[in-house]
Amino acid sequence: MARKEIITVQNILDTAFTMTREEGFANVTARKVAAKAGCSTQPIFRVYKNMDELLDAVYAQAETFFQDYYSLYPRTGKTPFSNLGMAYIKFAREERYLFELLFIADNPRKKSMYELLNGKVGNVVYEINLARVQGCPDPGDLFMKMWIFIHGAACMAMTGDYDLSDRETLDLLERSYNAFVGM
Amino acid sequence: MARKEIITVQNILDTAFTMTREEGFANVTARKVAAKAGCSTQPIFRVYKNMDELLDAVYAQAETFFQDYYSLYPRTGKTPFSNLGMAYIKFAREERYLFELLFIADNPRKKSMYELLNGKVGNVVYEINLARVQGCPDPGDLFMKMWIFIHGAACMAMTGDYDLSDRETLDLLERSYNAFVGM
DNA sequence: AAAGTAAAATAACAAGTGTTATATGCACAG
DNA sequence: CTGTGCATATAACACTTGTTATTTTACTTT
Repeated sequence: MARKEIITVQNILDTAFTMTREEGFANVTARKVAAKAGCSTQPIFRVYKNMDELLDAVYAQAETFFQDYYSLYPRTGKTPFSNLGMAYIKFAREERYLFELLFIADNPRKKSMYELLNGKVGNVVYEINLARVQGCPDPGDLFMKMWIFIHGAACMAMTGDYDLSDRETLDLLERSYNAFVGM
Repeated sequence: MARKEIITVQNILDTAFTMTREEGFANVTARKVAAKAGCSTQPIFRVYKNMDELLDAVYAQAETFFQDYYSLYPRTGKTPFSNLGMAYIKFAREERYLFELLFIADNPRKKSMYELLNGKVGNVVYEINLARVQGCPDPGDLFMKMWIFIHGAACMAMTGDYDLSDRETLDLLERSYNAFVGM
C-alpha cells in the first residue's frame, strides 16, 4: 500500500504550541515549525489546510492548557476569587506568551475574558455563588472589583513588573477582598 | 544649488506616529509610511538611517504624547492617585495602540512603567507625597495597591473589556483608595 | 540660460512569508 | 519481487519586508 506516516497531527501541533509558549504566537511560521519538528513544510499542509488552521488549533490548545492549569492549582485561599486570582497571576508570570494570546492580544480567535474564565470549569459562577453564600450583598459588583485588581497584577506579572511572592500575593488578594466587601 | 526639500523629518515622523495610533506599531512599514506620506520610500532613508531609527523616534513621540495627555487631563479627583489613574485609564481606552506600545509590548525600547510614569512631570513622587501629607502611614505600599488596580482597569480598557463611565471610574478609584488605606 | 547638485522616484536585491507543483521514497498488495 | 499509492522532500511561485543602486527631477547659483 502506502508509505508509513512519520509526522502526525500531534507532532505538528505540539511543536507549534511549544514554540508559542517559548517565543510567542507571532513567531510560529511554517518553516520554523518544520525545522523544529525535523521535517519539511509539507507534512504541515497535509494535516492542516493552511497556517490559519494550525494557529486555530494552537489557540484551542492554549485554552485547554489554561483550564488544566487552573484545575490543578492548589486551593489554599479562603476568600472568594483568591484561588482563581492566584492561578491567573501565576499563569501570567510563567506563561507570558500564552497569557498574552488568551487575555490580551487582539486576534480574531480571541474570546472574551469571561468566556475564557468560564470554560468547562465554570469558575466565575462558582466563586460568585461562594461570595453570595458568605453574605456578600452584591457579589457581581465585587467580582468586577476583584477582577480589575487580579487582572492588573497578572498584566504586571506578564511584563515582569510584578514581583510579590505567592504568599504575599495570596495575602494581598484576601485582604483586598475584605477591603472591597466593606466599601 | 540643489533641489528643494519636500518631505521633511516631521512629515515622516508625523505619518508614522499617526499610523501607530491608528493601526499599531507593527503595521508601520517603510512602504506604508511612504504611501501615506505621498512619496517613495527614499525620503525616509534620507532622514532616518533605517527603520529602527524611525521607530525609536515614534516611541519617543508616544512618550511625549502620554506626558502631554496627562498634563492636560482635568484634576477632578480628590484622593491621591485618582487623577493619575483617570488619565491612565482613559488613555488606554482612547489610544490603545500607544498604550500597548508604552506599557505592555515587549520591545527593546520599552522603559519600565515607573520611568514612564515619572517622566518630566514627576507624577508618582508627587502623588505619594500627597498621600503622606494626608496621613497615610505607608504611601509606597498604597501606591503599589492602587497601581495594580489602576493598571488592571487600563488593560481592560485597552482590550475593550472595561466600560464604566468617567464618573463611575472616579468614584471607584476614590472608594478603592479609601478601602486600601483602611486595610 | 546652463550647469551642478541634492532630493525624489524607480527599480532592484536579499531575506522571509504562505502555499503549491513536482519529484522521491517507502511499505504493502499482488 | 514488483508495482501502486500515499507521505515526505525539494524546488519553485508570488508576495512582503528592509535596504540600496541607479536614474530622473528641479532648484539655485553662476
